[in-house]
Amino acid sequence: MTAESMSLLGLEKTSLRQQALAALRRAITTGELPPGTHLVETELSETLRISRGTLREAMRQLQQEGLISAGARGRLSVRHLDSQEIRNIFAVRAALESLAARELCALADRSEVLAALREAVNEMQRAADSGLEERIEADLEFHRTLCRLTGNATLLHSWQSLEGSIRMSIMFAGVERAVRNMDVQRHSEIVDAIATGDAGLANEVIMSHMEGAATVLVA
Amino acid sequence: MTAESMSLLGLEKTSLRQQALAALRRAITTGELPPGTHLVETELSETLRISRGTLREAMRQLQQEGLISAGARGRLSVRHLDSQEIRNIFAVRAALESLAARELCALADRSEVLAALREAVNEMQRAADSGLEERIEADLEFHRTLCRLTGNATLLHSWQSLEGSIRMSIMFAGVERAVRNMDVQRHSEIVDAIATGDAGLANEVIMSHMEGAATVLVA
DNA sequence: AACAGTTGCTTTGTTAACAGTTGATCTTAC
DNA sequence: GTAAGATCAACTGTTAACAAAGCAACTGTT
Repeated sequence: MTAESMSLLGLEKTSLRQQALAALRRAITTGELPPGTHLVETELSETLRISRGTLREAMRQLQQEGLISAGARGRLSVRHLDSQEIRNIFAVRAALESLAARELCALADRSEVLAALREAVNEMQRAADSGLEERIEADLEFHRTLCRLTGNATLLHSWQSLEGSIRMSIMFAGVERAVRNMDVQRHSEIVDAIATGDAGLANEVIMSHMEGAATVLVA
Repeated sequence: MTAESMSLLGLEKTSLRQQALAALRRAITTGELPPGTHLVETELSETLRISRGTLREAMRQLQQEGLISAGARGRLSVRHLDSQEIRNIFAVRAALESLAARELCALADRSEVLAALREAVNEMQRAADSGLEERIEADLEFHRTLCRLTGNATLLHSWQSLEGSIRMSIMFAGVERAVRNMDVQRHSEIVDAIATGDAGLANEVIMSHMEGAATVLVA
């Protein structure tokens, strides 16, 4: 059981820092805090009702995730993405996820992995009739699952470090356009490729999926 | 010119946070703070002569880099790497650097890139007669350069997030063993592969280089 | 009008102190 | 002897206040 899923009762005692982190991440990736916005510590800490010290810790983490960047004199502002940077992000993402696919292909027994992936695809199918928000979450969960199932903690961590940037890319390109990448059929093909156990094929499918996705976003 | 290289005069006014960050990173990657060490904020802040607030900011960053991990109740300790995790790290590293090599192959004019890479190799050659420390630095600088030359900021950032873990791997495996991976000839082959412009070849060379490196470390 | 000096405001860097929680040790009643 | 309870020490979470650095507007002088 992961740490996030054990909310089990109402007793999710998360620190103010974590709450602030989540709130800021959400505000940035939804565009509530548009790119370029200068994040003034005193203002922000007042808005969030936390002290500057606590806020600063959360901001360091966001900075490391690439959601905010430091300007002159330590000033932090919401990162601005251009088309080229989105392509860059998706190139790295493709490299990570194709590694994931190759590692999964190398497993002797892929039955559990395939079951989990198909379940993630089903979740996308269910979300297809829901709002855009849900579709995005289901899509990201699929790809996150791909990385998690490898058991490679470093790979998962690297992917998650990129997740914020991916969400910003979706935001930048426009949600309506982004959901065109969240076709159930195409994700099913990824699972099928892994099912064959052919690492070269799985690699190809992921790379082409990502290239297509990036093209749709920046087109 | 990068921000680090502009020390230009004696006026490198870096914040206490950055100094603490650098000091801790070094202490961990050199083994001065061995894996598993519990990092008590009050002790550490006293040792470094900085306040806990400032220290905590630096620790968040190290946490994100994967050098320290959180245990129960927010306790932070130096991350422990086992052989499997080293293999994992090098698998991700290989994925990133092979992306770098492929991107460099795709450039129309690779003359500047090749010049920079050959210079980095020369630096390794010069360091070969120096201490182990210098050889490690020259090796990492070569690989970092590989990523930097792509112009893909996200790629460089992801690689640098992994750099601490790579240094810990070297430390864990033993420096004497690690330097076996820093052969000038083998790095020259990487540059040669990129010079051909054959992305497939460059990919192969990097992957085999990294697989060999990981094998040497965990053997 | 151009310029140097000054003054005050904004914002980040840094610190010390307070609060709350966990775990260990000691005590005491059965 | 042992289990419930009290007390204490060791930490981390959080906050408010102080310090310093840049920046812009103003002012007086030439």
